[in-house]
Formats: sequence, structure tokens, C-alpha cells
Amino acid sequence: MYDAPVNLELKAKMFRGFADPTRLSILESLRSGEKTVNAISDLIDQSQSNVSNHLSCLKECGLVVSRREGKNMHYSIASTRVQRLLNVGDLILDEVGDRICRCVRYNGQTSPTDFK
Amino acid sequence: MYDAPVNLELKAKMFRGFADPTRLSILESLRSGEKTVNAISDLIDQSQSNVSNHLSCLKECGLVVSRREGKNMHYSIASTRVQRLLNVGDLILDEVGDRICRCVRYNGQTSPTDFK
DNA sequence: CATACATATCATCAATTAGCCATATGATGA
DNA sequence: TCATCATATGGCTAATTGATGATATGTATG
Repeated sequence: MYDAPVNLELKAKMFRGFADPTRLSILESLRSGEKTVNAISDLIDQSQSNVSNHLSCLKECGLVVSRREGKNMHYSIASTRVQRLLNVGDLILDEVGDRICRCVRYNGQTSPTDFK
Repeated sequence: MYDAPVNLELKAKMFRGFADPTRLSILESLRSGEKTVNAISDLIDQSQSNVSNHLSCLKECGLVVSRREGKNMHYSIASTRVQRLLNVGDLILDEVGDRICRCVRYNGQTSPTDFK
């Protein structure tokens, strides 16, 4: 059950949608329902152009979908499978969160005192 | 249910374990059971030091565990939740693999002809 | 048509990341 | 103790990635 290298690259690429704090913030913010670019921008405290850029990336990857309503573009999580991935991510974080916060790779050490 | 920023950084960090082709290859190779560094190195066609480096990272994050037996260190997937994440990843890839392969971010475009 | 608002795009740059290679360390057996 | 094998570590470098800010594009309204 060891996959061909090409599929591994695709799968790794898919996971990159979740592996950046900004893109993950966007996905997490959509768990509670569809939102516009400006709403997400305000919620996660990132610039409108940054949010738009990441949403474009997530849409290209099929992780989110969009629906235009007048000037506003409403984004939402593309499927229940993506929701499930986020859920399982929470379960793993419950198990290993205390270890990950000590890891100094990827944007340095994350403060353990704020871990739930 | 929008998480605090610190937890988002932790969760994103956790997903980085899956988001690099080499680390994902290592995790995928362990789905079928525990393996040594050299066995993984041969299987995924990466240098021993590279594999060792990535295994160290995955172990620090709690995604894999190790068991020494003489000279050999045997690595395995840390929990069934990690297995589940890989499974859900497969399901999402089934849905969106054709879109991800067209995405030119992250190591350029991945050939669509090899997509299952 | 002009203006306002929402969103998308692009060039640039700084920071981050992954792999290589050499080497160090640990375990085993003669 | 030494040779061999397995694994871990560190310095260095090239490639990659994410954010910014300016600007372009799309929609709505007067």
C-alpha cells in the first residue's frame, strides 16, 4: 500500500492547504459556515489581498468553493471530507499538542502556556 | 468554533508533518508496519541522513514512535488517529486530485497523466 | 458615466525550508 | 580494542514560500 511517488506529491500538495497558519485559519473560519473575503479578513486579522490570494489557492485545490452574490463572493468548505480532516486534525492535536508546541521548526517555538 | 491563533499555529505545524513529499512518503511507508531507517531510505529513494532528519522531526511531533532493537531503530505510526488522517487524505484526493495536479504552486505542476 | 465597494492579481522581497555531504555517535561482534 | 553497520547531527546552500502594497477588475448605485 505504498503509493506511487506522483500521488504522494499530490497528497503532500493537498496537505499544504492545511499546513500554513493563514490558510488553516481561513478553513477553520469557514467551519461555521460560508463567509466573504472581508469577513474572513476581519476575523483572522490578515490583509484582504492576502486572504484573497490564499482563498484562490484553496479554491484551485478544491478545498473551498465560492458563490458570487452581487459584489460579494461567498466562500465555504468544499466537502464534508475536508470537515472530517479538520476534525481528525483536532483529535491528533489533543494527543500531541504538548509535543508540537516544543518543536522549534516552522516559525519557531509555539508557546505551550496557551495550549488547550 | 473559531480557534485561538496559538492553536491554529500548532495545528498548522502538525499538518506540516504531512505536507512535505518526503515526510509524507515516510508516513505512507509506515502504514504497512514498522520499518528501520535504512528500509525506509531504500523504499522512498532518499538519503539515509535525510530520512533520519525527517524521522526526527516526525517523532518530535508525536506522529511516529521508535523502538530500538540492537543497532536498528524501528519506526512506526504513533496512533490510529494518524492513520485516519492519512485515510481521509486519500478520500479528499479522490475528490480533488485532478484539480491539485493542475496547481503550479509547491514544486510546480504535477503530471496529471499519473493521477489514479 | 462616475463613484464606491468588494475582490483579484502581480511584482518584489525577506524569511523559511529541505537536501547534501561530511562527520559524529551508538551498538554489535570478533 | 577495533572494524563494521546503523543512525543522528550540523553547517551550508539553493530553492521555495508567504506577505505586502499597489493596482486592476467586477459589481452596484446614483
